[in-house]
Amino acid sequence: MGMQRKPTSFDIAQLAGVSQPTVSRALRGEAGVNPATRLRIESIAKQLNYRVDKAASNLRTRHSQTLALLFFEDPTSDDSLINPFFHSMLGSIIRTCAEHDHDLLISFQQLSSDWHTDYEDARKADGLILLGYGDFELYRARLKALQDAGTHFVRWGSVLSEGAGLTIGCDNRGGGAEATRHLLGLGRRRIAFLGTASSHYPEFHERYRGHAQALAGGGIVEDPALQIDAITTEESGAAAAQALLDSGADFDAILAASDLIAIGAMRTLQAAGRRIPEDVSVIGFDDIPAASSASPPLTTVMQDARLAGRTLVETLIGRIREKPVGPALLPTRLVVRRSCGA
Amino acid sequence: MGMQRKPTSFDIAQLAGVSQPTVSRALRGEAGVNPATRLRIESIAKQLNYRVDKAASNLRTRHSQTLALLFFEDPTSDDSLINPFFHSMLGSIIRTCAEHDHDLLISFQQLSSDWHTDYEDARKADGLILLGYGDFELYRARLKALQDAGTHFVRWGSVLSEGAGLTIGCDNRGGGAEATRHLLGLGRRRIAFLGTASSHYPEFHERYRGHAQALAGGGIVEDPALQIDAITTEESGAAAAQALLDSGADFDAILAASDLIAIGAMRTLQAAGRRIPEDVSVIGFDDIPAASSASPPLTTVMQDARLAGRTLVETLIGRIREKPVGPALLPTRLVVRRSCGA
DNA sequence: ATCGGGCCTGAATACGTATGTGAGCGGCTG
DNA sequence: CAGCCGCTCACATACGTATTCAGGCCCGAT
Repeated sequence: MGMQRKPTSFDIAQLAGVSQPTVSRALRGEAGVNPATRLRIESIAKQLNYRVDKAASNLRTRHSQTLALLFFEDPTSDDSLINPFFHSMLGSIIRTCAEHDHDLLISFQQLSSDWHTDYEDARKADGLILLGYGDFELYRARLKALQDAGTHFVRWGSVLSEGAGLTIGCDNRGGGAEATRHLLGLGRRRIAFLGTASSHYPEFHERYRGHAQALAGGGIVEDPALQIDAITTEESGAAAAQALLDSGADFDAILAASDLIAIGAMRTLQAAGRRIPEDVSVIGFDDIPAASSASPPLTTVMQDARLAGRTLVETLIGRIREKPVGPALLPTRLVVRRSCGA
Repeated sequence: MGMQRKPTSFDIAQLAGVSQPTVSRALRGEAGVNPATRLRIESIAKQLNYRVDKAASNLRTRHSQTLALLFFEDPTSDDSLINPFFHSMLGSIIRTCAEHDHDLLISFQQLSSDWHTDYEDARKADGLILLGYGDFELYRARLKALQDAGTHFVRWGSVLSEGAGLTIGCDNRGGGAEATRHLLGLGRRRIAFLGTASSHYPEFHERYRGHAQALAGGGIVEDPALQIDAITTEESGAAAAQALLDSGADFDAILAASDLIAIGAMRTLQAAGRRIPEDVSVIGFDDIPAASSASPPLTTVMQDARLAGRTLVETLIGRIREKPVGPALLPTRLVVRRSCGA
C-alpha cells in the first residue's frame, strides 16, 4: 500500500488501452482527442492520483512554470528579517503566481553572488522577480548582464532610473510631493528630509525630488541642513533624528523616506521631549502595518503592496510569453492619521 | 551574442576532449576522475557559464533538492496577509534552505484543496513544510494520508497532539504556565484567558492547560467566565475583550493566546477606559515585532522564530535523508516589558 | 613475458514527458 | 468507384543528465 512506484503516463495508457502520447494529449486538454477517450483517461488518472512529473515535463518543454523571487538584503544584517514593505508584497506575489498556475521559488541573495546566472541558466525558473533596496550602482552591471542574456525579469524600484520596461515602481516623486504639500498645508515651513538624496538610491532620490519640487512650489527655499542621510531601518532613522537634533537645526516637520525611518525618528524625538504632532509633524512612506499601530499613528504615503505584487507577477509572465508590457508607474496615496493634526 | 543555445554537458565534453559522463562525474565532485581532467572540465564549464540543467538532473536522480513551504490560511481572509509570527519564521527558513543547498517553493493552500498530493507526487519537492493555524481536526485526515503515502514533511504545531516525529513546536504549556505564574507574582488573581481552550486548536489548548496548571499551583480556582474564545486576529481579540467587559466579569489580568489577540484586546480595554497596566495586566504569546512597539509595550511569551525555522528545515532534510530526527520541543522565554508593571 | 589489479574513461541506457509524422478509418464528393 | 479529407490515434524521438557496465591502460609482481 505505502510505497508503490508512482504511476506514469504509460501506466495510464495501458489501463486506458491507448498509447502514452494520447494520455499526454488528453490530460493537457489538447484538441483532437476523442471525447470518450479523454474522459476515460481523465477518470483513470484521477483514480490513480496521477500527477504529471514536473521534472520530465520541464525537461521536455524547456520551461518550468516557475518564477523565482530574489530578495537582495543588506549583507551586513545577518538576521532573518525582511523589509516589512516587501512582506506585504509577498502575499500578493504568492497569490498571483498561484492564479496564473506558476510555482514560486524564493531566496535571499547578496548583490555580490552569482545569482544572475543561477536561476534561469539552470532552468530553475522561467523568470526572475528582483526585490530589494540597495546601492543601485551595484545592481547596474548585473541587470545589464541579465538583459543581454535574454533573461526574463522584473524589478521593483524607481521606474525612472534605467532600463525601461523591466522596472515596476510607484510614483515616488508624486508621493514625496504630496506629502510635503500636506505639511505645507498644515503650516509647516521647516521640513526635514530623512533618507539619502543620493541618486545611488533612486527611489529615495525620487521622493526627495518630489519633496524639493513641492517646497519650491510653496515658495520655500531648501535648507541643506535639513536633509539627513538614513537607510531603511529604525535604527538608522533614530540616528538620523538624533543627528538632526544635535545639529541644532530648527525644524517643525519631518518627511521620512520610509516608515521605518519615521518610526525610528519618532522614538528619538519623543525621547528628546519633542511632542508629536504638536512640536513636530512626521510623515512616513510605504504604509507598512507598523505605521498604523505606531504612537501616534503615522501619517504616511501608501504604496499599494498588493497591487505592486500583482503587477510584478503579471508583467513578468507577460514578458515570458513575449507579450511585453510597458513599465508601470503605480499610484501612491497619502494616508492621513492623527500624528500631523486634524 | 545574445540568445545562444545554452551549453550542455556534451558541449563541455567536446571542448575538453572527454565524454559527457566524465563531465558529469567531474562537476559532481565524484571520486575517480583524474585531477587534471577535472580541472580542465571545471575551467571550461566556468568559462561557458555552464549550469547543470535542473530539470534533467531532477528527472534522472528522482529528487529535486527543493522543499515546499505550504501556508494554510483562513480561507475567509481573502487578503494577502500572513500571520506575523510566520513572517518571522520565513526568513529563517529561506536562509536555512540556502545553507543546505535546497531551493524553496512557497504557496498558500486551503485546507480543502488537494495540496497533499500536488507537490511530492508531481516531484516538485522532496519534502513539505506545513505552516498554519486552523482547526486541527481538518488537518488530521490529510496528515494521515501524507504519512501513509510516505511523503516527507514537517509541521509547525503542537508537538503533543499526534504523529510524533513530524511536528515541531514550542513548549506551549510551559509558556502558558510561566506567563500565569508571572501574573500571580504580580499579585493578580483574576486572570482572563483569551483564546479558545478547545482541543481542536492544540496550541491554544496547550497554552490554556499551562495557564490552568499554574493557576492550580497558585491555589486559584478557575472561573469559566474568564475564558473567552478568540482566534489569532486583532479583531477577534478586540471582540473577545469586549465580550469580557460586557459580561461584567471581574478581572485584573489577561493572558492572550497570541500577541495579535492581546493587541486587539488592549485596544478595546483602553477605549473602555481601563488603564494598562494599572487596572489590567496583559500578556501575549509569540513576541511578534508589533508586540514591542505596542503601547504600552507588550509583555509576552517569546517563541524563537529563527530557531523554529531552522529546526523545521533541518529536521525535514534529515527525514528526507532517512536520518529520522525525533520531535523537537522548542523552549519559550517570557519577555517582560513595561505593560505589567515593574 | 604474463598476469592481476587499480585507475580512469567511454558506450549505452534510463528517467517520464511532449511533439512531429504518418497511418487507418469512415464519410463525402465527383 | 476512385480520390480526398477530417478525425483519432500510434510510432518514434528528443530533452540533458546520472549511472551501470565494461574496457583500456599502466604498474608491479610472478
